[in-house]
Amino acid sequence: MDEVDSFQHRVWQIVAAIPEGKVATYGDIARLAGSARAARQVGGVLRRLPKGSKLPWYRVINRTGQISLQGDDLFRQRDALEREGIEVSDDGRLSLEKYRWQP
DNA sequence: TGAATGACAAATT
DNA sequence: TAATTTGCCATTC
Repeated sequence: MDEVDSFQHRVWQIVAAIPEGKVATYGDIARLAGSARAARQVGGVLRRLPKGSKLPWYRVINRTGQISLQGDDLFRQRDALEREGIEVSDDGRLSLEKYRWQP
């Protein structure tokens, strides 16, 4: 099914590299993974992530600086971010300029 | 093997 | 300026 060089595997590595207290956009990760236009697939990878995964998936947001998830997951992500010292508004928005991770 | 899907993003209207 | 529509592309059915 997959080689170690699969897109999914690269996404895992990149997401795992996001420092605490910082966030990255789907587009950024796609670009770092080698496919600048595959932002959507980044979300796809995180969506099928096992529940017990240690990957900081909550540090990934969309380009508007807002959480793309909905429902309970939205609140879970918001809490996880605030726990790292990131200020998130009630609707799941934060300051990209302030918290964006730039390697 | 082919069609459908989607945790986005940029271009149009 | 805000709301819709169209492209993108790896993965899933």
